[in-house]
This record gives sequence, C-alpha cells and structure tokens, in this order.
Amino acid sequence: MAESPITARSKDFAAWYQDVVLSGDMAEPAEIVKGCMVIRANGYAVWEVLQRELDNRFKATGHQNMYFPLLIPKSFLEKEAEHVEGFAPELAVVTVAGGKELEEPYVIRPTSETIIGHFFAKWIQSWRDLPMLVNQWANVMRWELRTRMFLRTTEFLWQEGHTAHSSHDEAMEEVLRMLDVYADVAENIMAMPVIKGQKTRAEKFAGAEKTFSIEAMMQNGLALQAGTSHDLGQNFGKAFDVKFQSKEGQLDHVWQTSWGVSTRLVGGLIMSHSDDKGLVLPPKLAPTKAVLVPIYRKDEERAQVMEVASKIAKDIGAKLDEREGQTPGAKFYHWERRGVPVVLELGPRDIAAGNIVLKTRHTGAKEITTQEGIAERVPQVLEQMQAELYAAAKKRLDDNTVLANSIEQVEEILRPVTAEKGGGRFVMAHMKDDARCDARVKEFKATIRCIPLVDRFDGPGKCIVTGEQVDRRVVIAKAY
RNA sequence: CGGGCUGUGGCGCAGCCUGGCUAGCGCGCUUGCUUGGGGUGCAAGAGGUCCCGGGUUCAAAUCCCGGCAGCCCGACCA
Repeated sequence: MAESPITARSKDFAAWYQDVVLSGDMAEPAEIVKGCMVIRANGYAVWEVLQRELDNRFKATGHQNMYFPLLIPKSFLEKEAEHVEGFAPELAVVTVAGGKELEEPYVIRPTSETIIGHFFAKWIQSWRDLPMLVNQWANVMRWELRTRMFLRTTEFLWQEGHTAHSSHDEAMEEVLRMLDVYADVAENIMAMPVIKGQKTRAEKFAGAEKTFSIEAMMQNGLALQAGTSHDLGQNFGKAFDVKFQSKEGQLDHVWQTSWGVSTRLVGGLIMSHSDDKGLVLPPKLAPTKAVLVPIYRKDEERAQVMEVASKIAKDIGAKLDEREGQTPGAKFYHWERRGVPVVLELGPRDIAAGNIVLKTRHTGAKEITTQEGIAERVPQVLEQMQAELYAAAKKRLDDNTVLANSIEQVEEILRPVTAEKGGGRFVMAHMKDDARCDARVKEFKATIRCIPLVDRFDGPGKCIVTGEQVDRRVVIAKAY
C-alpha cells in the first residue's frame, strides 16, 4: 500500500471520514492550532468551484460582494440581547494589541450581523436605498469544543449574505429565494438532496425571528444542516438604528435577512458520495473531471502513446498523468482516492486498435471506446454519473425516512443511532414548535431538524408530545 | 469544558508494564537497473528534538507531574 488504507464505512464511519479527507488531499488538522484545519489543494479546489457556483447565483439575484472587518467591537454584539447570549460562549476575544491592553476588546467575528448593521445604519436613509443586497466571502471563528474537519472547525470559510428591505414581505421573499439558491446548488451541483424547512424556535439563529435551513442526510443516516437563511425581522435594525424614510414620509426600521453556507458543505459532499476506496466527487464539482493515464513499456511505445495521449487529453480537457517511475496501477489508485470522476487508460493495444479505455469512479466500470468517439463520450459519462450520484443519495434519503406516531417509537428508532455505527433515520412525526418537544427529543440526543416547507406526507395531526393539533410532520434525527 | 484512548524518521506500527550498549520493522523517499492494462522487482542509500516542559535516577522513548495536539463519548454549536 502506497498510502495509508481507508477504514471501511461499515467498520467505523467516523474513521472512514477522516481517512477519506486525508487521503483525498482535502484537508488535514492544523495540529499546532487547536480545532483548525489546513484546507489542502484538492479540498480548496472543490471549495472554489462551490464558491463560483454560489457567487454566480448571488450576482444573478442582485447581490454585490463587499468585505467587512474581521474584528468587531465587543459592545456591538451586546446590542442585540439574544445574539450576544447565543454567541458569547464561543467568542475569541482580542484584549491586547500593539503591546497594550485595549480600552474596548474586539471579538473575532463569529458572524457579521452587528458590524454590517452598523454600516447599514450609515448607508441607508431612504426607501430609495433599499433593498440593500450585500454578500461577504470571509473566514469566521467560533470557539468550538469539539471539532471535525470541514463539519465543524474553530475557524471556517463561508459566505454571509446580508440584506435590508423596506417591508417584512419583501424580506421574507429574500429569505426563501436564497434558501432556494442553496437547495439548487446542493441538489444540482453537489448531487446532494436536501429538505427545505423552518427551524423550531429553540433551534433558530440567535437574534433571528425565523430560521430556515436545508437538511441533508449523510451515508450514516445523520442529518447535516447544509445552509441557513434567516428572517431577522427588525431586531438588528432596532439594535443598530437602521432607519429609512418611506415613500409616504414615515420613518421606520429596516427589515433584514442573513444567510450563509460554509466549508461544511465540503464535508457534506464527502459524506454523501464517497466510498471505501476514497473520495467520490460529482462531475460538476470536480476540479479535475478526467485524467488520462498513459501505458507503455519501451521507449518507442512511450513516444507513440504519449503523442496520441497528449492530443486526446488536450481535446477533451483531461489532465495527462505523465509522471515517470510510477506504474499505471499506482496512478489509478492515486486518482481514485482523489475522487476524479473519469480515468482514461491509453496503451499500445489501444493505439493499435484506435481505442481508449474509460473508467468511471463511482461504479468502477470500464468501457472501451474509440478514440474518435471519446470527446463525445466523456461528457455523456459525466452527465450520467452526476445523475446517478444524485439518484443514489435521493434513494438513501427516501429509504431512510420513516414515519412515527408516538414519541416512544421515535425514541426507539433514534436512540441507538451513533455517528460511527450509523443507522440514522429521518423520522417524520407530528410535533409542535414548542420547547417541550425539543427537550423531549433531546433526551435521546436527537433534534427536530426542521419543519418542512412542503408536506410530502399526510397533513395535519396531533403532536405526539403535547397532544395539540399541528399541520404537518417534522423531521427528527440525530445530526452533526 | 468533563471522561476515555492516543502521540516514536513522511505514513503505519513495535519497544514502555519490568529504566541500561548504536531506538527497530513494514511502507514511502533518493540513486541505478528492471518493470509498466489496478499499488513491479532487485540493489545501494538518505532520513529521528522518541509531542513539549519540568522532575526522579549514575542512566528516561520507558517512571512521576504539568502542558499541547488528535480521535471517540458527553454537554455546546454552521
């Protein structure tokens, strides 16, 4: 074995995840900085593709990128009561700078609602200034007690959208529009099916009126909150005195939203598609979609093979693996672990026959195609792979979504579930958005993931905890 | 932040309990030849603050104390 073997998913899911991240050249622990990671070349390249897909959609919906400071005066966070209460335990605070104790400490941003609120107040006077549609690509820091690469690290990369509107209706449209953007990227780019829903009051963002999320299911059946979109109401508008004068001449506080996705998406991607051989990347997200491995023995074969190989690689935009001193077999393993969707093999036999061998990552299937046909064939295979990965993930989600009609039943299903052993399910049950319900499922370490926006089941029913009438089933699961 | 496990060339480990000569092994790495359609073989080499800091001892990878980091569990969370 050239590199460390990958633990089987069935043996230990958590160890498998760690192995895939490491052997896929995605990231490694920063080791000298607690809870932080180094995002390595392959992992960062995937993040860059995600950024591009998201950023294009943000621009298309009228947002502009800006950048705000990393450091936020501590008093800013204290202006919104719920917000400070929610974030206080996980703040990193700068108290000394330039060799001197600061008069007012700074916090390293855990999110930027407050500092952006401050500037919105400065920039917004009239209804003509609205809506204000801003996005920021940034790093943030939350002092987490337990970290996992990509899924939860002390420092992480994300985007945070912040908007201000002249009415609550308009703000709500924005909240749901951006939730749709996230779902679109998750499903159509990442091939990761998600459930759109609203968080319970107990689970919502600190300082928001309402929080919406997309929830995905990992291969071990655990839920992953993959994106959030918040209706901030006028909470921050009031805290930072962001006021505008309406057409009618009335002075009112703005209605704000914020929404974000992070490098956590990369973790979700890994846990959605990868297998015991390593990383599997959906074609639309793969930084390298195809690699061509040339095969030869003697020098004259090499010359012949390389000539055709470099031409084909160039034609179809594949990376040519021309490393010397490594056998083709070693190269196959190398690219397999890194999740490259398609690997092409070209050797003397193919040269003689005018053929080329194509292998797809997710099935491991090999097919022989003509060299003339390969430029046409590769995109077909990639498209099919994208669809099959989504279908497999969707089937897993559907197969592991179950109904329950009593809290005991929910508990029976979810209590034994663990991250490393798996067996997770999305349990659909009628439950009220009430702190008693959140507390009850927490007894067996589960959470109400969301109240789905679309009811795919049987409509209203009685809450299995409080007995009160509710209009649909909620998603209950163990989560990352 | 509490509990458990772990930290030894790049990676995986042995040695630690029961302190003692030059710290081993497999893989990888370098050079050469060979091989090449799923991790080719042979030969010769390079590479180590034994996580860090104290302590005990004639002597510490090994024993003791403290710290740092990682993994798992718990509480908290994108």
